[in-house]
Order: sequence, then C-alpha cells, then structure tokens
Amino acid sequence: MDETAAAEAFAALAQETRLRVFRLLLRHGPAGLPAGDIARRAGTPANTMSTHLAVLSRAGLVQARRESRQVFYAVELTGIRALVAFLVEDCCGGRPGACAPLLDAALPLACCGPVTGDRA
Amino acid sequence: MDETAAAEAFAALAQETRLRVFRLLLRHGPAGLPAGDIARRAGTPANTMSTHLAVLSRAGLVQARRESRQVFYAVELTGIRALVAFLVEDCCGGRPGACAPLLDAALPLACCGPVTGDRA
DNA sequence: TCCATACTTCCAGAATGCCAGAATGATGGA
DNA sequence: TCCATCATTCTGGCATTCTGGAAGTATGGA
Repeated sequence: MDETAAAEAFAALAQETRLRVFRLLLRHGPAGLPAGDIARRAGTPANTMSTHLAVLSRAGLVQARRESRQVFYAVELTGIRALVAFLVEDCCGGRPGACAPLLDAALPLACCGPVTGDRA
Repeated sequence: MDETAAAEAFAALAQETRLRVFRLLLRHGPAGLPAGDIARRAGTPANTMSTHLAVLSRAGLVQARRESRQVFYAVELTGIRALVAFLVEDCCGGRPGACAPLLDAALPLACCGPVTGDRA
C-alpha cells in the first residue's frame, strides 16, 4: 500500500453514503449484500449506488461477486487492515510508548474480542 | 464520533499532501513540527500548507499550539483512535471470529509494540 | 515605533466529485 | 425468442475542493 492507494481508500470513505455502506457491509461480514438491497437500505437510486460501490471496490475496500442475477458486495478485510496499518506505521518514529494510548484497547476489542496474538 | 465527523476525517486524509503531512507528524510524536518546516519539507507554499493544516485540524487529526512566533502542529492521538474505532465498530455484527484476521496483529504492533491491555 | 519573521485569510480559476435520468449489458424464466 | 429483473455505464448540470498570489494578522527584536 503506497500513499496514492491509501489516499484513494480514504477518499472512498470520505463520502457519507459510502461510509455508511462500508459499515453496513462490515456488519454483514463475508456474506455481504446484493447491490439492490444496499441501494434500497440507503435510500439511494441504484445507478448512484452502483457508482459508489465501484469506488469502494476500486479502493480495495469491498469485493464483488456475481451470484445468478445479483451482485453481492462484501468487505475486503485485507484492504481495510492494510489501510490502517499504513496509516500508523512508523508512528512516533518507532519509539514504543510515545503514542501507546493510540489504538491499543479500542481497536481489536471493538471488532473481534481479545486478539489471539498470532499473525493474520 | 458520528458519520459526518468520520467522513470529514477521511476527507482530510484523502489528499496526498495532507496524508503525507499527517504521517510525517505521526513520526514526530507529541512534539510536532512548526508549520514552516512542514511546508518546506513538503515543497508546498506556506499558504497552501496552512490551508491543509487547517483541514487536518478541523477534522480533529492534528492539534496546533503557538510557541513564540511559530505554530507547532502535532498529531491528535485521540482523534485518530476514535476514527479507527468508529470505522470497525460492530464489525461482523459483533460476532467474534467472523473477521478475526481483520486488524489484530497488524495494528498495535506496527505502532507501539505489544499492547498493555488496559484502556487508554 | 519600525521592521522582520512566521503564519493565516481572502480570492479566483482550474480541476474534481456528486447525483440521477436515460440507455445499455447480463442473467434466467416462460 | 421474448420478457422481466438486476446491475452498470453514459451523460450533463451542479457543487465542492485544490492551489497559490496578494494582503492581513501575530510576535518579538532593535
């Protein structure tokens, strides 16, 4: 992940509809939701939503898979992880402790309970 | 942190110069850097950089403090933490394990070494 | 008081993004 | 083959953002 890719991902999340959709998909996990459902839930025309979903997809934040006539969108976990990792890498010049309160408790717990400790 | 505030923060990071500046400040920790230094390092006119810094500041990602004639900018740790926490809250509908590989190892280690476990 | 330094605000042109109507694919049933 | 459904692409109007020159606002030294 380089600066351009990260900026693109942040831009994708910088729009309220897209941010809401991303979080909606996050709640639905790997199964995802069909594009039509997403549009309906967001109260957005299908074509507009299609554009938003394309932006999220190009940014590597969601993934599309066709299933018969519907197209399901689901979060791309590696994408969001890479984005956050990129954002905070080299934090405080690598000096542990200088920014310890940054993200420690808030992040893993909010998502998936205590972390296991091994790499992803 | 609500959706509007989060979108504003992402928008602040969605611009390459600002993203580069934010990461630069992250490396400099709480001490921060004077606005002039930041502009010089980025190769950006002072007025343009001032606008960018104002955007980051309004988004709650950096904090300004005056010191004699200079204005130092430093990362706002609570801001970035709140942003990431908001982004992944309710991940997978609260079902631990469904998205376990999401961020566990990558994030805290990249920043500050093993987490302590207590709240910030 | 006068000047130099450091930074911010004002402004306008160029570029980019958002949005939804209309038209165009893709898929499956009759 | 024809039609209905689901989704994407095309298009143009509108709004926002980016950028830097010029002017304005603090701060401190002489």
